[in-house]
Amino acid sequence: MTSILITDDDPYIRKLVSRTLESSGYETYRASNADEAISVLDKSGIDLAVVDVMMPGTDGYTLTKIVTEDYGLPVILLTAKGELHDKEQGYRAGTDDYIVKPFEPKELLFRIEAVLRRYDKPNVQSLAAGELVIDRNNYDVRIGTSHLMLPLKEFDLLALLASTPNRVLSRDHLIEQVWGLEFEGDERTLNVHIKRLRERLAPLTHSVTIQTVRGVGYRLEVNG
Amino acid sequence: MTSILITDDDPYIRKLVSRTLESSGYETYRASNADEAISVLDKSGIDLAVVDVMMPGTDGYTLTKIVTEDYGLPVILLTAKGELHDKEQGYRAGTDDYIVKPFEPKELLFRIEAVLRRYDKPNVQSLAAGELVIDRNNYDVRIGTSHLMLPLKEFDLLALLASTPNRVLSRDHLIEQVWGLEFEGDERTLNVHIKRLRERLAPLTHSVTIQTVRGVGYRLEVNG
DNA sequence: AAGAAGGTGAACGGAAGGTGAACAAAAATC
DNA sequence: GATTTTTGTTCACCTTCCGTTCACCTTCTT
Repeated sequence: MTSILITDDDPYIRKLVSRTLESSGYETYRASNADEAISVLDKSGIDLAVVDVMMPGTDGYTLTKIVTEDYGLPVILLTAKGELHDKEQGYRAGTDDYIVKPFEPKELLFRIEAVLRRYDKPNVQSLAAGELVIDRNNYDVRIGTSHLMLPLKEFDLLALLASTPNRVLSRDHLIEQVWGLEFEGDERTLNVHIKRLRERLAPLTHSVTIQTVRGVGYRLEVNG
Repeated sequence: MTSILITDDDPYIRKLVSRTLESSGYETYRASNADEAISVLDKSGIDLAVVDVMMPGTDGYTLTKIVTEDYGLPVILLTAKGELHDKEQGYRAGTDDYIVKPFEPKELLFRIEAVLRRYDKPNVQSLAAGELVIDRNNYDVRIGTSHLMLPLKEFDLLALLASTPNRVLSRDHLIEQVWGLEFEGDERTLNVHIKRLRERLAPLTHSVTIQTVRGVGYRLEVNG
């Protein structure tokens, strides 16, 4: 299990990043400032740190220096909107990559993956649920020997459901994870995607099905 | 044992760097100019070169080009204090990293480690993906018995895709790796190069194709 | 039986990518 | 140094496909 430390004074960002990473199979730790970050680094087996530049107290550059030099860990820096100067400073401090806010959660995932690969930390983000094998890196689903290429939303949805097989996930939770907190569209949209997923899974397997739990949400059922 | 070549006309710097590296377990060679550097490169099994920009005679950029292109080795460039122009030139010459004088010895060590790690995989001079055999040193692509001469960008792109076959690379990642961080051009440029690559690959093989993953990026698919 | 929750098929709109051609820049050739 | 050729980028237009919505249907619950 790959562990990632998120250091940002903004609790909203902490939450957002943390959720994104966890739903992709990473273990996350959070810190709101450099001191907290260091105490987490001392205790836990962190593999990579995501660090915000602007923080009260010790700033992100300084923390980056500490993380890279004293702990030998890769760092991804979060910088405010398009300040070239910041980028330079960041790199000078030994950052492995940076990402400019506001950013797509997906983008962050890619960068993390790329950096980990560079560091030779094996990072196979694949998860299995019964016959299903879901490869998050490649957006690929395998059932037995056959591959399934799914549209993005359907893939995200399936991956989410498969991350906790045989367990109900509420409609709200699913929508929030796949569409984001700000989704204001028709809630029926979820139904349609579920329906399409069922259509795709049905011909390939009968041991993995999506069950409706009325008034609550959906559950990926795996029969052994 | 990893061997590092230090090229700088300033004997003080040579000594400083050399000591730092040796005390960290590297074997070091020294050269005071480009000609010396080349003769060392020819004789010894150097793994990485640290090169100063400002040198009498052949300058650091030119030497960097020689080292990367003819010897296929990573280079870390030493530049004088904060000249942005220098950095650009350095990167354009194929540097893997640069460091601004004056620098912390630790900083240099970290960069060297990072670069060497990074070179673990791509440094395999010829890299195979299915029928494809890509020779990074000669910019040559072989498919079965036939050779392919590709324009630089197309080659870079293909080599990058082939370095992780059957794995999706995001559009951003591809652009960043092939064009560099500062690329601000039309993102559609990538499409065109992908298209041209496909046109070239199609008549030669059917077992290696470039797949589009909508909303994400591209993947070099190898069918066995 | 009625209302609520979910299922379903079709259709629309738009985003993402594909493509051909024009243009610009760089390299090679003469 | 002028030319031709190759390479890289941009643009306009086209195609495909995905995500969403909507209207209507079915199932479940009480």
